[in-house]
Amino acid sequence: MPSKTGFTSVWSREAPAKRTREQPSLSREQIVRAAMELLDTEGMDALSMRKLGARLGSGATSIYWHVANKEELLELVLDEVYGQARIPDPAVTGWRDAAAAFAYGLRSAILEHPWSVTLIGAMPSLGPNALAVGTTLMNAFELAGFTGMTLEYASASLLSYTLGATMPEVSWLNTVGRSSADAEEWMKAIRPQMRVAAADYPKLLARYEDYERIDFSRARHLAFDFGLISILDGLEARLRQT
Amino acid sequence: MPSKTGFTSVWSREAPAKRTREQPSLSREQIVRAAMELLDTEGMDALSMRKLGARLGSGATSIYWHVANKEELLELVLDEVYGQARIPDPAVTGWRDAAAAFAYGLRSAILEHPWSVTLIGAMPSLGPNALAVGTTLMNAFELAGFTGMTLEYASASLLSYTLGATMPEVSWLNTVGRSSADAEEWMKAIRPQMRVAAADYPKLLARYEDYERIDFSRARHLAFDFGLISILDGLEARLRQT
DNA sequence: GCTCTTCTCGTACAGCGTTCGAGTTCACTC
DNA sequence: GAGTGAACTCGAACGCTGTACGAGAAGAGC
Repeated sequence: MPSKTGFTSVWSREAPAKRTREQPSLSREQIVRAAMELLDTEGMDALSMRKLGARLGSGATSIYWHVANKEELLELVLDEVYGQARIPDPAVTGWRDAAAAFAYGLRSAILEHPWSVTLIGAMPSLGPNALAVGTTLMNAFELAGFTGMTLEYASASLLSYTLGATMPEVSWLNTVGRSSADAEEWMKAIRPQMRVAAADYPKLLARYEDYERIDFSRARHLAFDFGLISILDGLEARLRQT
Repeated sequence: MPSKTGFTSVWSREAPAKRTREQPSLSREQIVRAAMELLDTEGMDALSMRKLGARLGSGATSIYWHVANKEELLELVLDEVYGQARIPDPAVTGWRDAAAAFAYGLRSAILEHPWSVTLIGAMPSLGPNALAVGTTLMNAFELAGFTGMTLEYASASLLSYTLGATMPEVSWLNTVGRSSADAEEWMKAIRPQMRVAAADYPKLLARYEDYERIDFSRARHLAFDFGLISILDGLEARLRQT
């Protein structure tokens, strides 16, 4: 049953009527869990309603009783990812540590479920878990001393950086991982493309040679840290200004 | 012809053989341009090879001579979006203004082509335009005084923030825009969901009431600015440390 | 026993990306 | 100027997709 507005989302519909049967053979939680398992093991492309039905030992179209759409199902699984990002109590760790822990937590939740990045770009995150993450983050920033709209903006900034840093990273890992090649082979394949770009930026080629000697996962971690510290420093500076 | 590694991307294949015919009825640029028009006017879901073929006045499968895949086609159109993000010469404006202009430019390029956010999450950005954007940004940061790996990290941080701030914004606009409802109606629809979240964060409800009185596009702009200034401040602070 | 609600699911449909192979059109060689 | 081969176009067909629909089962309340 769609809401009055033209827009539809799981989160804008009232909760489904409570069921009378004790244990129907299918439930929304069960479906969401199975979908996540499928996504984690086989990736986004492998998630079809028929496959999901098969995994649940039921007909594909039975799912549609518990979930309106495939898109609704995807909204639900995405919110589960946000559910994995936990924040420590800022009252005990201080706001800065809490904020950093939040960033790491969200980042690793997304890295654990690489398919989630395609969803983040495709739909707004309005589920209870996403909202909870947002509000607890705002709690932390409130404790830091942010007020009014800047409280909003500050937490949005940290969230933005975390997403923006993690998403391209994951989509890179997704693409490399989908192929049989490892990162090293992959760099070799992209070399001709690099030469073209190097025309405008001569140092790029030398820089690129360095890349081939780098421990990638370590570099990715350092890069994330660098940006995180920078943005927290910047926010702290803004705090002192007021 | 795929490269030696298992991974495939337009950018990892050598350029297609030069054509002998003067003007074949189809060309890669033509296809990409038509695809972008279709995407801009009708959105991601409307882009099918058949529709694209029809728009080009040719058979759907003819496209496959010029492009290996639908995914390759999408890599090409995504890179065109990066092509719209221009950076002023940092030597005349100073690095900070150049960096800010870059952020605004990329942000508005993405906003002009809202379908691009689904692609950013789905594939790495390795096209010539994306690379050019990255290298010119690095040029600016080099001028600022960043060196070695921190040059890398600093520009990645700004890029991350810009993407992370813009993408959720666009996916929200996409969803609202797809429905007949405007933002206001939409807020009303989401209210029940808000009440649930408000249990953990009582102030949320009052805050939410404020939202309904806000000029959204102005708020989005202010939020982006706030984060941008914060991260630039943070980067500047790191610069002074070394 | 009847009816109403809740839930399952086989069938069917329109649309998708892509493969294949036959067909056309041109630049080129002998 | 006939012949060859590369460069392209494209209709038909395949296997897959999400989902509408309607028939049916199973239990609850009267």
